[in-house]
Amino acid sequence: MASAADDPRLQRIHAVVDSVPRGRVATYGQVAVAAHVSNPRHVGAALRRLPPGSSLPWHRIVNARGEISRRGPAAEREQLERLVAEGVEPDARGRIDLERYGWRPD
DNA sequence: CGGTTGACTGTTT
DNA sequence: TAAACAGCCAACC
Repeated sequence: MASAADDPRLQRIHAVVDSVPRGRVATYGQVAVAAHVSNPRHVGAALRRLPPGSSLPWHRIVNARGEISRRGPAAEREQLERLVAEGVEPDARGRIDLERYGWRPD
């Protein structure tokens, strides 16, 4: 049987997201390139379909401007809290300095 | 099968 | 610096 969890594309995205280290953030674009996905929007779509309670560090994925993408106050707040909890310090507007916290693949 | 949607991004105002 | 626009394409209905 073929389930969504077996989709190779989804597996690659999951693997890349899982490789982002604690205390750092990666952009949807970075993940898209690393996972060989054509459209960065698909990375967001993949995370959106994650089951609740997933062990993936989905909160470490932000947009190209270092902001948490719009998807509702509650979810945005949770993501920011998770990041702060692991040492990421957003500026007054809630933006994250990618020069400082951006993930640099080795 | 076709139109709509969207956790995006680079370019242009 | 910020807002508007255009291109993108799989998932969904």
